[in-house]
Amino acid sequence: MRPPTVVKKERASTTAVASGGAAAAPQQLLKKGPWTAAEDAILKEYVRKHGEGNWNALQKKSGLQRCGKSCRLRWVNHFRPNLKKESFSPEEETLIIRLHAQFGNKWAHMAKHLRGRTDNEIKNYWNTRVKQRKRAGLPLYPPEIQQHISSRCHGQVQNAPWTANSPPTLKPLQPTNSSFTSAMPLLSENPYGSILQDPSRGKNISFQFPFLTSPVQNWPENFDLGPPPLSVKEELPSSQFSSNYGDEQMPHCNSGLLNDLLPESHGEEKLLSSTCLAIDLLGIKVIEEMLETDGRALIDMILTEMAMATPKTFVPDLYNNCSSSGSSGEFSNCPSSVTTDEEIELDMPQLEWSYVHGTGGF
DNA sequence: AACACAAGCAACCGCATTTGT
DNA sequence: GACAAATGCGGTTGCTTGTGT
Repeated sequence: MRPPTVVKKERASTTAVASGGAAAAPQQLLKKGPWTAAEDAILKEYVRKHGEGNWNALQKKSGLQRCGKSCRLRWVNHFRPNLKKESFSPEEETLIIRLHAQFGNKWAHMAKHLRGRTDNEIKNYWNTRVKQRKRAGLPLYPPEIQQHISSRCHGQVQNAPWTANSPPTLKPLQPTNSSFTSAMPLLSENPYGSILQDPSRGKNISFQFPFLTSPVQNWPENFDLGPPPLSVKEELPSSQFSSNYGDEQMPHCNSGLLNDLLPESHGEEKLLSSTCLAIDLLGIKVIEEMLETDGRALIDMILTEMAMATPKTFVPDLYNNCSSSGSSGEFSNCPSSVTTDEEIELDMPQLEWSYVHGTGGF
């Protein structure tokens, strides 16, 4: 196995081609291939002055002989604030596997759950992993995930391993009589699903841990294990998610995920459901570890889910407002939201404190 | 030392979606 | 609503580097 690359090298060869496609560039030669230090400097200076976006204008204004798409890609993958440069940690690798089992090849969506990571990085990691495991004759997913998904499919794909490009297709969400419970994500007949109690609101919310294949041990005190869930959920709709690190107002999220499932629910319910999804994706043990070591990352993940579940509501702004550490990153360039805490019924400082200190709040 | 191969990664391409006019 | 431009995404390619023979 090759050791992790410390210094990323650039490709050496370059080519120049005529600009094509729909880009509004003048008909002149645009450079392709690896970026030079001088080009990088121009790109960074332009973004520093004008912010992200309007990439085609960059070529016109700065004279950089690169198409807008190339500029955007270079920025996103190399210069965006708070990008991590080191190799994936074991925790990140585990999360990628879980996310892929859940969403398939939705690299951009997966990247939103891995702070400081790009979709390209995750894609490369996964493709490498696929090759490795194919060569070794190993299944794509660890046994516990493989077993879970097989059970979710009710035998549809039993003994029919899927490939990296074709995760198992599942039945659509079954409607229920309860608008509230039917709105919650990932509800199923999984025996390890449960009722999550929010003591501050006096409300119970059902959920499940789709990847748990054995009863949960060492529950946090504030998790109230209730009766089995009330409704059936088997698959979340796949959808394309809008990026939220641009310099413009966050567009209407086209997230089919929680948004589709939560058409009428209120902010607090979305918060709780987003938290459920975070738990669902990470597993309770990882959540516990994150509470002890990196509460900020956990909050990030939940807020990301909320942002995608809450159209026209810019959650990262709430995050920034309540953050004492002023954590930056891809949320930092986002504009202020017109939606207030009160409108979505959140008490973010209390919530954050609860997470960081592991005291619950739910 | 030379070569072949695999791993890692950057960047391109085509298409889909979103946004602006 | 129609169209064009801009942007975003996933698939793929091909280069560099490390390792084994």
